[in-house]
Amino acid sequence: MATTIKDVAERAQVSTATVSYVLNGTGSVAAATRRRVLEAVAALSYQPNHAARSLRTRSRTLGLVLPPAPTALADPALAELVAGLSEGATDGGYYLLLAVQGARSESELGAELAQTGRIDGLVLLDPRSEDERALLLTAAGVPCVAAGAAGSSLPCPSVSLDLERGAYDATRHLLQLGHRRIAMIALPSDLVGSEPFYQGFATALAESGCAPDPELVVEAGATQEAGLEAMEELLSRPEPPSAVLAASDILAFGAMHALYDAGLAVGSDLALVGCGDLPLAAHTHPPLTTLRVPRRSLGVALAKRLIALIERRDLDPQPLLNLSLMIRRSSAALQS
Amino acid sequence: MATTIKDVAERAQVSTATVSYVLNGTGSVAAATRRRVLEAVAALSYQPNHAARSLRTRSRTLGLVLPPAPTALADPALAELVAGLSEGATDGGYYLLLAVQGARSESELGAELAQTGRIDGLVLLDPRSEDERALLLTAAGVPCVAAGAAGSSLPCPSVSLDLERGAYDATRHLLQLGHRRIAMIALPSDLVGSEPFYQGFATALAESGCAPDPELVVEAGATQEAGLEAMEELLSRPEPPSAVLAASDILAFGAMHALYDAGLAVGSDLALVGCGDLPLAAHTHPPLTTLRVPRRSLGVALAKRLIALIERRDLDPQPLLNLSLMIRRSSAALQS
DNA sequence: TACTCTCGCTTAATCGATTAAGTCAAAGTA
DNA sequence: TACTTTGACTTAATCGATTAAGCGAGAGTA
Repeated sequence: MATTIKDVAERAQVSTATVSYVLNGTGSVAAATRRRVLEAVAALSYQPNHAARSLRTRSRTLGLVLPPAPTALADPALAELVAGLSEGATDGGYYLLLAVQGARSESELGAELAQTGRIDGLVLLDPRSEDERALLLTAAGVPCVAAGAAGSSLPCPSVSLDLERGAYDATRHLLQLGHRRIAMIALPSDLVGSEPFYQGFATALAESGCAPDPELVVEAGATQEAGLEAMEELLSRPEPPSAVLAASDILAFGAMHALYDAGLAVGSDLALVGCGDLPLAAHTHPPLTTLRVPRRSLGVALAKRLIALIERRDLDPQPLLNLSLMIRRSSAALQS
Repeated sequence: MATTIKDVAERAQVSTATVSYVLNGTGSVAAATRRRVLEAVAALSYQPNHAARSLRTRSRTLGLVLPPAPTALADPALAELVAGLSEGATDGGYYLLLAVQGARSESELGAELAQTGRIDGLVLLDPRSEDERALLLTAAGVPCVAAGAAGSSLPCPSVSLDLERGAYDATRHLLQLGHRRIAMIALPSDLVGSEPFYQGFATALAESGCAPDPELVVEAGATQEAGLEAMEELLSRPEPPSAVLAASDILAFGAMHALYDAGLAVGSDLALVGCGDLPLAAHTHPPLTTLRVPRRSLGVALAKRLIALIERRDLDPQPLLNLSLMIRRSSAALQS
């Protein structure tokens, strides 16, 4: 029923080997023969069987393990990254297999997928420093890549966001607006992005002569709720900040709620900057100034890097993607 | 490197055939032998190679083609459906391959995936009556299923939502609140759900003695913008409605904007009911009364049905899933 | 002329599973 | 006793590709 390489070979009057050579661009084939083969392929609209091919070579499939929560995929940030991954995979002749995590851990699931030859490599989300999954999988010989951050310690190759530079830019922006007491709401410190982000923040402050006040740096969780609590904590300080840099938009949204509850106007009473540029960020009241993350490009780059790793091609130097500051109304000049 | 069935066979002192019989529960194997084999499997933590297995049998993979827009996955409705699909697939021993549509059409991509043996079947989103994709794929021998609606004409098996009953319930709800001039904003009429939805609406009206006024039924697109325009059109009628049933939450959100623009209060001035119960529906102002769609269950059911189709198992009668009316503040009693 | 390359192709082994067909001993039947 | 049946295996073909090894013919070299 399905046409095989044999059918093509017969029609083109050659052996299956020759067909394979033509299709893969390997071996040496005379121009006339090549043409005959390609004609036969077209005439029969032949497509190589995936299983047979991957039995001998690779499965040409990248894996992504998603968190089990049904809402996980609904996260627009993740959706955009997945779109990018898919684009990058397709460009490289690969497909993307989504495995939603069930009972087993991500590393187990990933290792199984790799060992059964379903996937050739895995993309890791939300990497942590000394990431356990990356360690386990790399040890098991499973190629994997993660979205990293420049200057972070990740046990596997990565595509990095220049979070340090981003945080630096955002902080400079606040400084230029006249703010001096600038606080930061940080993500959990074991996420790879946390340290560089703080570094950028601290560097910008140091350059302008104000050392970061430890009182004004709060480590929060990753949820909106956590952002709210962190903001409340900052407001309860003897000398509260006039500006706040949040390490994620979600945290910033939470902070906005806290400010609203406290009767403070975001923008005029307190400047707020987030990170991520989620679609919602442009539609809050007031719209949130934030660092745009090139999520689609990140996905594409991750896919390409993983493919290079799988095919043992020379890896180009670790790419570094820039964030760009989207200035909106949540950050205004210091009212004195 | 990877352990194969041969390694297991050697360790258990049997042939590879016996190992295969044990693992697949086929053939007849003595209890003692079976135990030896299972011990060997466990000791070597053997996992059958996917490619080899699917070369002889099936690929145990379901396909889903996603629209190319990066935002598509971010749709919470889709995300929840995908979560359900994945759950259903996993339960049946299958995986889910997500293909993001690029240059080629969905049917082409799906047919290619099926012909190359990457997937065994395909799930179709947003089916239309006489769906072209379903026709093409079914003709090509590719099993597929779609989310259907009771009483609709789909050229492939489906799992149905009882939209007729849902629309009936929603309309009854509005009638009980005292409304008589009830309008409907419909989705494009070629979507399979459109006809049954209208039927339910019309039946409820007919039962209470008021025939549906053609002036008050507007076919819109699927976007929020379309909902807005449809609502404006309804408001411009000589005798505008006192209540509106929108065939989707998105349309209802658009309608809310139109009402806001017209200075009308949703709930008190005009009752509005949506369909879908998107996460946002509970957080609009006022919260939207809407029909909840069991999206996760729908996904699970779709996956199970597709697997049954693939494995040529007896298909249970076409399942029918119920919607439930979530009554919120957007639908209030008629002010006279 | 005789020898070695290279080119262009074919033959056949191989990947790791599934499964039809065959074997052989023990049990059942006439 | 002789013959069939059944149970518990093994042997080997098979799925559809890739690819190492081989082979003949013509070109190049000594």
